[in-house]
Amino acid sequence: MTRATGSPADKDDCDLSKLEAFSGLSQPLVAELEKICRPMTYPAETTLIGMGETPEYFGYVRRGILRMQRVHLDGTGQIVGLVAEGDVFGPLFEGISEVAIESVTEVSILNFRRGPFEALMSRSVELEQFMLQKLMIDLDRTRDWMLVLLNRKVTERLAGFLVVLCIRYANVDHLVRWDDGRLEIRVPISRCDLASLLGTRVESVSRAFSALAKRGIIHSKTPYLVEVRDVRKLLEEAGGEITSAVTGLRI
Amino acid sequence: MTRATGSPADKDDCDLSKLEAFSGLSQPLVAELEKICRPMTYPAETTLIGMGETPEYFGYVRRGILRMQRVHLDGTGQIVGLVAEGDVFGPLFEGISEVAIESVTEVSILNFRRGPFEALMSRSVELEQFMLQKLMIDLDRTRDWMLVLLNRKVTERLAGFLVVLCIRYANVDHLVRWDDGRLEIRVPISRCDLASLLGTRVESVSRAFSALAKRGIIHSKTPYLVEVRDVRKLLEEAGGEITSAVTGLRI
DNA sequence: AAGACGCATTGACAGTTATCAACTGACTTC
DNA sequence: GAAGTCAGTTGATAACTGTCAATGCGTCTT
Repeated sequence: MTRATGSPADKDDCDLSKLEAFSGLSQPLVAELEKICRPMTYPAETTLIGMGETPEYFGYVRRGILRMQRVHLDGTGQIVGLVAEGDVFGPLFEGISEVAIESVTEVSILNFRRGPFEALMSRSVELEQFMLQKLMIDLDRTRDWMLVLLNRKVTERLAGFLVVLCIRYANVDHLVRWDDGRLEIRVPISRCDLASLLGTRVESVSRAFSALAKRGIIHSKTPYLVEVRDVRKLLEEAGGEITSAVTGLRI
Repeated sequence: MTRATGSPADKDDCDLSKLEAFSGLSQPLVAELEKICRPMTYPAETTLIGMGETPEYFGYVRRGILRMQRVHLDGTGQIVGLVAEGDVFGPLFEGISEVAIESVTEVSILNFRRGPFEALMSRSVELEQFMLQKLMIDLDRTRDWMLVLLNRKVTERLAGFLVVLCIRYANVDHLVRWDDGRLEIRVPISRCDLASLLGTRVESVSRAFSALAKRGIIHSKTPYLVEVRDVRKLLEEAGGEITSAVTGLRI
């Protein structure tokens, strides 16, 4: 894990109007936001924001996968969530970050400098309401994820993870793809990270994949590419209680 | 479980200035809030807000304990959090509630009617920022609670619950009390509810209490009154990773 | 006072997961 | 190309949890 050494993305300008997360905002506000945002890229396995830090920006993910992680004193870490395309990350206001934000893959983000962003927020009721809405969605999603974690069996939590992935990133083509009636999911993280996210061990995750495959629910083409063969059974296994149909932030 | 049949609290007026949750707000705003709030009381085991409902108010708890619960189709429920003295509950804006809010004990709340409250929020940047802050704290706390749930052993999750209780309600005397060097915790819910909250079964919760007692960490005076005899070991057992020192909302 | 009831606890056993170990396959390095 | 490395998988056993059953202990009812 290397420290944050991002580089400004080439001429890739900030065209917020095309991004779904910012649709619904008025034209003038979008223009203001575009002024204070900088596109950046980071290599895989990089710490963008350390735990306990007060980052100088607020991020929006254009491409790639990041993980939120609680890092312990002994160096071990506990993953508490993923951040993917279309999600935002970083604390609002000048709060310290309760979690580390680390890139899993190479990532391309939009970087909103904290000072100007907060100044804009205090001027613009629209932006403030926008952030309030985002936070509420985030809270609902975190509660949804809690429901997944409350499942006792690892196969159930894994099924829940796959379902959440489908719901959250249904529109992100390279993560979830409907191919002539078949559903393909790209698992964006390693088995090791997945074990941490699900509160179990690598071996159990592996066995859970095998168990779901044996029951004809999924088929692992590669460890990172899963085909769902029985969506109904997958939903049943997940507990069928993932209801927040909202779209846009974190798992 | 009976349906919401609250009754207006007698002459108990709304003196917000005394309540910690509203300290930090300007005098005029407090005055405005006092105008639109109504004190109410509900008996134990009552549904204040059903799942999927759009409640007509936003609540602040003055006294008593409530639970947030995801109710399934088959009638079973999954508790996702507690709401206690000083906490607020209910969705902002006219959103449907993703969880049911049910009283555990008799409760006394302040009821802010949604219409006037939202009107006030759109007029007052101060109130909007206040709510934003509350939401962020809530989100951090939910992530903290997730960390507790990610513990594999029930004794660890139970220890985490007790620690969270101490941190969150350190100032609520009848829940957490330091008596001449001894720490006493009032467990505010039944073993059955606690099992649901911790994602396990009643019997396992019972065994976890016994196990912690056997190791000299706690001593159950009654099922609802626990004395902590070794705070350090309790913190270790909890994973020692509950860091959000913020105060005021939900577990 | 006796019985009924709800809640908490404990015991016995089956089911699930953690742990340690071995093995496979893809990729790197020399 | 052979050896080494790493992520993923599978196997065997110990540790833990779920389930069913029985018991203790209060409160409420009659």
